[in-house]
Amino acid sequence: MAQLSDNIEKFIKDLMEEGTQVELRRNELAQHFGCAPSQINYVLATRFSINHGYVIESRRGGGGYVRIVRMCQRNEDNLLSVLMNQIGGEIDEESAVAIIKHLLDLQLVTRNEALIMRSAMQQDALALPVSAKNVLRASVLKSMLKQVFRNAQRGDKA
Amino acid sequence: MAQLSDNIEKFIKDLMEEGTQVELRRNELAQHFGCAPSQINYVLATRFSINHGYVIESRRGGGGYVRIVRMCQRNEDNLLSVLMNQIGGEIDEESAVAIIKHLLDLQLVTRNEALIMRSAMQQDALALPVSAKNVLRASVLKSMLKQVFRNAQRGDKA
DNA sequence: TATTCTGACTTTCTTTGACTATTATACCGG
DNA sequence: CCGGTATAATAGTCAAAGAAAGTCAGAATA
Repeated sequence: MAQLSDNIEKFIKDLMEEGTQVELRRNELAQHFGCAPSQINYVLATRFSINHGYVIESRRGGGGYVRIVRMCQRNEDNLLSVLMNQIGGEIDEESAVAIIKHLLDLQLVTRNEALIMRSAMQQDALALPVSAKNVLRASVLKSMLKQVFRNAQRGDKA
Repeated sequence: MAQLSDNIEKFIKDLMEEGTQVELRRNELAQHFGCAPSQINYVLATRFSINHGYVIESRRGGGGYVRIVRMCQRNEDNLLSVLMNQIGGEIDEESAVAIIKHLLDLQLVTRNEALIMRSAMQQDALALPVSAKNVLRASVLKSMLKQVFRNAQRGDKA
């Protein structure tokens, strides 16, 4: 249950706390969790990706480090167009969910709205090639985003 | 003749108790009952389907799980399964919008939520035959409905 | 005969280890 | 003292093994 990767993710997020970034030694962390160092890379890749809103900077060699930076929230003004660009013609489910979570963080949508949007992103039942699903998902997400930003402009509170 | 499936069903329902959901390991449960793991899937499919008012979420791989969530009936006895049947494999935009409006009338969704759902139903940009769009729409709508009827209280943590 | 149950096969997610790449530092010849 | 080179100390990559859960056709059973 409490998976190694999940624990490492939590550990890092705890380290971040209120700050916007954290720096660590990959090998030390691996040792702390008694795992292979590359496990750390796995966690970073699957939980701290760009789509999750993080950037990883690192350096090898003596005194090397891994720095995890939480991206600052983008200006809401052009957020819609930024997101539209980011989505493009297709998007995978994970990235879509990350975008929705971002909206939630920015309080542009309520928790329930985010959940509904997220559910619209899971098309697992559809018997289609993944690439086609990504195209469909992009279309649906963009449509919903336009709606959300219409609401946001009005400043509606449901 | 207390059938194995019946026992498993009862076991799961006991686990749920008053709660709205329960999480378990498929293999552990199978072992507990000394049966094939796929037996669990059979029980889930035949006793915990959407029409029974449940949704199943799961994850594979290390640390995998199966989560069984009981839906909210909200006095509208079996509205969800009625709607699911009504939607079937495809649905046109007009009917979808009608269903969403119905949910709004019943105050099962807020106005904003309804707007978002409706926007997810308009796939005009998509260069696809109408029939294909209807299939896609059905899939997205059903997915959102499941979310709406989930028992999670408003403002709940996932 | 319809329902239940199983097993082989598939898919997804995690973890590891061997190999590679980069950087800092120590060491050397000039 | 300077510049280059070897060495050590890091981190990165990738493929393969491991650890779950899913699917489905067919056997077993009520």
